[in-house]
Amino acid sequence: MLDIRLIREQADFVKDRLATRGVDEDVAKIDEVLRVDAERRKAETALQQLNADRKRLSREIGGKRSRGESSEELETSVREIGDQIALLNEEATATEEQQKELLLAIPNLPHAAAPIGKDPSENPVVRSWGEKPDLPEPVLDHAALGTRLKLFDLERAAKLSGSGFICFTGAGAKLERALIHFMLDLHTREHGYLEMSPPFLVRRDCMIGTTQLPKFEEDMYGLEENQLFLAPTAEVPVTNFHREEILPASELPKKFVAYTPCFRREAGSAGRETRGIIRVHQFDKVEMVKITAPENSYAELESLTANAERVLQLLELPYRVIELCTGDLGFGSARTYDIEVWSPGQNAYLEVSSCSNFEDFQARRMNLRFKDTEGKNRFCHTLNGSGLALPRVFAALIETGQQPDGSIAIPEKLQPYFGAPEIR
RNA sequence: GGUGAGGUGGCUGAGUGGUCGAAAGCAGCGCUUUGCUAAAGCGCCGUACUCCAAAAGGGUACCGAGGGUUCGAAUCCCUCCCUCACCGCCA
Repeated sequence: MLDIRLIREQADFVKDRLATRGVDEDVAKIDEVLRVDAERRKAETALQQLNADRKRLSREIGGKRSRGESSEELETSVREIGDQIALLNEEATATEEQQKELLLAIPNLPHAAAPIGKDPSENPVVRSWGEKPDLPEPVLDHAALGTRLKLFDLERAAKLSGSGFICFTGAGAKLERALIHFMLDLHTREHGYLEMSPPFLVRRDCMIGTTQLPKFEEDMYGLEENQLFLAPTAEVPVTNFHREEILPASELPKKFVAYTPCFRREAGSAGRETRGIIRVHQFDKVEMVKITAPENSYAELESLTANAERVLQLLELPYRVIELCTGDLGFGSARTYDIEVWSPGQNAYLEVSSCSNFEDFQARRMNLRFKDTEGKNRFCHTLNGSGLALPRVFAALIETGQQPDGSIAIPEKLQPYFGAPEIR
């Protein structure tokens, strides 16, 4: 959520920044929110005046009564004021809600350093790591490998839950577990994150806090008449962990890591990347979340991204880091790096992590603040990044590890977790 | 699922219809005294919104949330949420 004061005081700046996202309707919302804001304040000011009158007169009534004097005239006029208040109160509440609704629908301002562009084709490559492997022909993709070695069973998973679900089996299930364990250990032991194991079902307010709602409700799985939602990412429960709190500055930055399954409807994605396990309705992910002071959030974004990259380096999987241009930036993000692993089977890079700084956009929605050294309450900055999303790492790993004899080599660092040097 | 108790400021805790944004204590900040510490005394010490060009200074709202009763609600009534205790059920 943007700061209404910033919009009021620097409307042109806000519009210019918003325009870099390339969505005219969003820019138009600024004028709308300004109009509603003026209305709201007008109603509120009038209401406050009436409340002040009522308060003063009511006290007078109290005084008269205790002295045994008649207060009937006063009571009549206060009753009239009460009627006016009821009327005006409705107006004030309505405009306030309207304003809130509008503010919740306006995306974050891209950071000044975010590259300007209209779609993913304009995302610059920031850096690359590793050499693409020279694999013996024919190169099999993960779906073929998985079927041949019985690592997962998509047909039978469909019997359970429909298309878009994975059932890992045997060595595949073990590999999945090994990867999760490996990632959690890396981030807790070497990168200083606190491990969390949060609920997978979260309340509506939390989904609003991290910007999944209200705009993207059709992509979410809801329960109990949509008062609870299956979290599409651990970002939701973990970032909201401290919602509505004022944290001591000395406790920042907070660094959390959590493994959770992630649930996504992927509405409108039918037919896209449907082969194998690249795009599914439920997948495992290890997620990192940071809550920081504003001054440090961009330095923390760099280290967060480096922490995610480290996973691929240790797994010896080539990858590249791209930065999202303004037109491709997520709704709440000011700046985002995507990490894409090389998939020999797809002959393409696959997104396995998205590391974003939301600045105070989420914090404002969840009222997450900290007390600075001067004792002032200020909004925190929040960040998150996958570290990493499992199925695509799984796919890249088995594709990259395929051997001429049909077996799959397990990266050295993962072997202690997997318990064997290869799958065959 | 059932029954009971309860949700007040950073914390503890008083307040059961009027001048209560809320006693008192603790913690915190400032000053005085002091060689330092301690102790003592005095003062300050919530948040949000809003008015004013701004500062100074006003105003309104907030005692879990939302509604209601009333001239007036932290206080009375209703609904919901949450916490705790016990019972039932259960991985």
